[in-house]
Amino acid sequence: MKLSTKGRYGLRAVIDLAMHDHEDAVALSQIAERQGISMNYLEQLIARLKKAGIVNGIRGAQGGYKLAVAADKISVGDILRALEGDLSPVDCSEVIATESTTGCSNADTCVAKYVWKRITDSINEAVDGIMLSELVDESRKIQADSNGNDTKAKYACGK
Amino acid sequence: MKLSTKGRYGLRAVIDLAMHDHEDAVALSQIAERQGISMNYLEQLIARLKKAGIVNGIRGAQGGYKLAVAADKISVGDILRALEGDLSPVDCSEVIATESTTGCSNADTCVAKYVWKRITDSINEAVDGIMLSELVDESRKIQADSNGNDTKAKYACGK
DNA sequence: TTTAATTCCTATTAATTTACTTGGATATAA
DNA sequence: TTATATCCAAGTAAATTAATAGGAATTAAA
Repeated sequence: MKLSTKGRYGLRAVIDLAMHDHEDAVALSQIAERQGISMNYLEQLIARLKKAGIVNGIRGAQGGYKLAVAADKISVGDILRALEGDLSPVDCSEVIATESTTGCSNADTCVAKYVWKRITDSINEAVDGIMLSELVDESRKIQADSNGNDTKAKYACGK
Repeated sequence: MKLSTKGRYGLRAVIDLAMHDHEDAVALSQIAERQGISMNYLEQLIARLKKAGIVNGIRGAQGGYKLAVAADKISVGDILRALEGDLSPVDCSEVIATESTTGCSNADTCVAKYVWKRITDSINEAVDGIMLSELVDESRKIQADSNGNDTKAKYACGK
C-alpha cells in the first residue's frame, strides 16, 4: 500500500517546477539536481505529467518545462493520478460490480468491495482537496522562515 | 498504490471467519475452499492476524480459528494494518520530520510530507470507521436478498 | 550554419517485492 | 494411535519497480 517513486519523486518535481515557474522554462536537469533524482528517470515521470496535460515541454536549447495551467487549477490528485494511475487500493474490476463478474455470488467478496470503495473515495477526496498553489505558498513560507530562524522551520515541518 | 493479496485475501478471510463464528472453530481449509485461496498461503496471512490479537488458533483435530474479540470491537483498520503493516502511502521516515533527518533543508520535500500525512490520516479514518460486525451484517443481508431475489442482490452490491 | 542544449522516445537491465510452494514439527480430539 | 489441525521456516518463481543507456529530433544562440 505504498506509492512508488513515481508518485513520490514526481510530486516533488512538480512542486519544484511550480516554485520556479516565473522563469522562462525550467530544464529537467535543474529539477533533477535540486531534487537529487536521476535525470533519465525524471524524464519518464515528466512524460506522464505531460500526457496528462499538467506540464508543457519546450524543446531545444533554453527549453524546458512549464506548468500547462495555473497552479491553483492543479490538484495533488491530478498529479498523483497522472503519475501512479488510479489511486484505488485494488484494481478497478474488484471495486465495480458488474453483472458479468461473479459479483454477488459470494457475499464476503461483495462487502469487501464496499470497503475498497470507501478507501478509494477517501483517498481521492484528500488529494483532490489540496491544490498545487497551496503547496507552493506553504513551501515559500517555510523557506522564508528557514532563512531567518532554523528552529521555526523545523517546527513548521512537523505539522 | 495497491493493497497486496495479503490485505485483499486476508480481509475476505476474516469476514468469512466472522460469518461462521457461531460454530466451534473454523478450519482454515474451509475458509480457503470457500474463498478460493491456497490454504498454505492463507496460513501465512492468518498468522499475522493471530499475532495482532484478532484471531485465536485452536490446535489439534477439530481445531481451527475463532475471533479473539467480538466483531464489533474489530475495525477494518485493525485487520488491514495487521495484514499490510501501516497504511501510509510512504515509509514512516518520509512522513515524520525529525531533527536528525534532512527534514526542512528542502522545502519541497517538506510540503510533500504534508501531503503524505493528509493521505495517511484520510485512509486510517476511513478504515477505522468500519467495524467487522457491520460487514457481517451487510453480508447476511446480501445473502438473504440473494436467496429470494437475484436482481436485488446485484443492486445492493453496486453501492 | 554549426554547435550546444534540450526534449523526446524506446529498449534493456538490475533490484526488489510479491505471491506463492514445500516440507516438515507439534498438538489434540476421537 | 491415528487423523486432523495449527504452527513454523525456507525456498522459489513471477511480477513489478527503479533505473540505465543510447540515440533521434528540435531549437536558441554563437
